[in-house]
Amino acid sequence: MELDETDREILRILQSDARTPFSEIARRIDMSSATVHDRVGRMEDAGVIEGYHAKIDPRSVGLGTSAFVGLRIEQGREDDALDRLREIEGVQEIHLTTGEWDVMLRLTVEDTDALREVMFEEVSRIKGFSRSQTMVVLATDLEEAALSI
Amino acid sequence: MELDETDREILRILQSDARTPFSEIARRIDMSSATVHDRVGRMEDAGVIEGYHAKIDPRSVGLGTSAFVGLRIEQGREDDALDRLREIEGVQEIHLTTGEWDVMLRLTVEDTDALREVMFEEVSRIKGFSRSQTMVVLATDLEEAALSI
DNA sequence: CATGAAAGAATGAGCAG
DNA sequence: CTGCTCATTCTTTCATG
Repeated sequence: MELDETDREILRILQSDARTPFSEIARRIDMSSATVHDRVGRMEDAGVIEGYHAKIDPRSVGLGTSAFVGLRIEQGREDDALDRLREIEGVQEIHLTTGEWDVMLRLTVEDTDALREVMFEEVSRIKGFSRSQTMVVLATDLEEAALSI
Repeated sequence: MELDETDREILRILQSDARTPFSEIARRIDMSSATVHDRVGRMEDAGVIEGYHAKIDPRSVGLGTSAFVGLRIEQGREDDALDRLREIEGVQEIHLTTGEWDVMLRLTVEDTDALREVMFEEVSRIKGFSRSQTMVVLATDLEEAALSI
């Protein structure tokens, strides 16, 4: 889908506050709210807008510990191993990467004890990984939700 | 702030669709929309809800390449180096971690050429980093926006 | 936590350039 | 083809019990 500057402006607004009323967006971009409605609908249908999500402070809901986990995967076992990773609670992201690791996980769990449990009782038990490294997040200095559109 | 089961239910709904009308949330949790309004307001004020963001497909806006970058930082140079990282366009996340790397970046850029440019023209020029490794994301198998509340 | 009322917003049809 | 107007319905918001 082709996006013009008006679409991009709408995306910027919805990225920074997804609950902005269409009428308010319309005011800011100087168009009618019906037009905003149309354009947003088209971008949703085209998959440009994948969804709208509240960002919750993890600590407030008892998820105070986060980590990156690099994994080396044995040839031929990729699919099954990934399927099993996907089912582990706390596994927030799974990326396939070049470089030192084949798979990079992002974990979000209660505390370091829960992290140990996920790693030793769940991840380590999956066949197909030959090596792993856990990088515990000590602090997050920047976490920008918005893309530079 | 103390969250009860009703608050958590509201959070789950807003995590999965931040544009769900309060009136609809009210129907689902069997309370009045005024109560939902109150509770959401209190969670916003308390910082439990940090914001509402549209999730945009990066490819649709020409940001097709993503990478993790591990960095080793020299003692005493932390603050200045982080300040300069924060200003680089394409740096989406900055985490301080234990393990092989002191800093883990998440980059989102146009293509591999833009990635090379960010790494060689921007990141590499910052004093204070002794070593780096770039892990290009080949595919993202799972990217769960919602926490398991 | 609910009710009720006023203001505001979403939504879709039909129309104009 | 794109955006607007207009009318209906639904939602937000807040004062009050």
